[in-house]
Amino acid sequence: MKKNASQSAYLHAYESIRDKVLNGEIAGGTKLVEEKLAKDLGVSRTPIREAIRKLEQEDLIQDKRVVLPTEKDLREIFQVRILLEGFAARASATYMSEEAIEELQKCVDIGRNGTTEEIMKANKAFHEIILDTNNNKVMIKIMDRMQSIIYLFRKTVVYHKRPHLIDEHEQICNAIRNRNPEEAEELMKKHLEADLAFFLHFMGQD
Amino acid sequence: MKKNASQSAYLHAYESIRDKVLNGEIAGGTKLVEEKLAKDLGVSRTPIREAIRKLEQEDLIQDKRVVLPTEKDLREIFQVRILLEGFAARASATYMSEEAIEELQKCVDIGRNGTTEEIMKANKAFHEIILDTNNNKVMIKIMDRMQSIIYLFRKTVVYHKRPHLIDEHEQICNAIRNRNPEEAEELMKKHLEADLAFFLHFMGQD
DNA sequence: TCAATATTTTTTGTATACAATTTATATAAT
DNA sequence: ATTATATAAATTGTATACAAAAAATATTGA
Repeated sequence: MKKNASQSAYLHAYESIRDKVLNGEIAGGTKLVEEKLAKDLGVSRTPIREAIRKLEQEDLIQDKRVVLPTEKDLREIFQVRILLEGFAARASATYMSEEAIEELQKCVDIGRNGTTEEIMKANKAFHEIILDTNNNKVMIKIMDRMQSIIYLFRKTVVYHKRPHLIDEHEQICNAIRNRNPEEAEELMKKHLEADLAFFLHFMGQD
Repeated sequence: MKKNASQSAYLHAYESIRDKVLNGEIAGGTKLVEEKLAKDLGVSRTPIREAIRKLEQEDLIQDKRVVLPTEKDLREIFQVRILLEGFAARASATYMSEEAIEELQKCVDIGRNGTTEEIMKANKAFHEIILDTNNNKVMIKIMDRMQSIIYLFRKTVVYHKRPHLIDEHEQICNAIRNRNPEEAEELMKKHLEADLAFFLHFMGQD
């Protein structure tokens, strides 16, 4: 009866649906029908429902439809990101360990020499290291929930090779290494504002 | 078959369980057993499960147990609150309408003359008016999710009649009326820090 | 033709059954 | 008595059935 899958049907469904949304296999605006998804994944509706609820919490789905984030949505997410990550950058200048700073530097290096796939990962890690330094589970959870939508966004930015992105990371890294909280926060805010502006630029074109 | 309740079983279950947790009817640390809750509320396990999932998202439940927030949890929540509400207070000084400022003043007045129940509501409204002024759905949702735990906290503060609480609200209201963003933000941060300190004081005693 | 209403179909919400898992309890061996 | 192992009980995860609600389609009257 139970599939030989190593994980629960619910988790499998959650990840599967999320991935399909993130890589565009399920287009924005699509209505998700429980029975159809259940059939596709070879499970019953029960785990599908739970997966959908979770995705709704992450705002990737809104009443059974895959979201199509508007410009306003993005601005709102970034307003929050700027507050939280700006704060985290400031704290990092005071609290980050030398080892973590090395990790951060590695992310910058990969940003210069890695493959697109590697760069994606490194950019995510860069922001995560800074956030984790502040050691606030609530904050981490909030950022985690926004991650899916941010992922959609980050893909575009890296794919289109935004100018100065890695330079900005390096500047932030240096400000942290030099233990300059004000500068670290300011640079992080500028960095995120530039990210947002760049993305909105591409949104307008499609 | 269907109860004559005006709302869905799921919503009824959600609200019912949440309220029982908030008013202490279900003590912190209690393991929630689906079947028991289902029997109590006269529904099946299905809507109970959904309700529990939602409450888990709000951090009121963590793997089937009612949370017992630690001091660290509270500090973390307030670190976020201070960032978001501080920002909202600053924005309010610039954008809040005269009518909304009147509403804010009313909350202060009720804080001075109302019943405990009325004061609770007015204090909640005070913070909501400021947050709503910034008109950021993402922020509102984040605060909403923390609301349950904040409620547990606010009850204590009002019940014990924290000194200066309403004075601080009035100061914030005045800073907004005087269109002074810096001061509004600073006062809000101080206000929330005082709230936190007061609550931690009582936590230590029990 | 078009709007209004009825009818059918699809989809969701809820209850229930049962298997899988976890947790508690009892039994045996040292 | 204490640990190890077996057994039983409780609890959760999943599948399925069916009723309620929502959405789509057809039908009627102007």
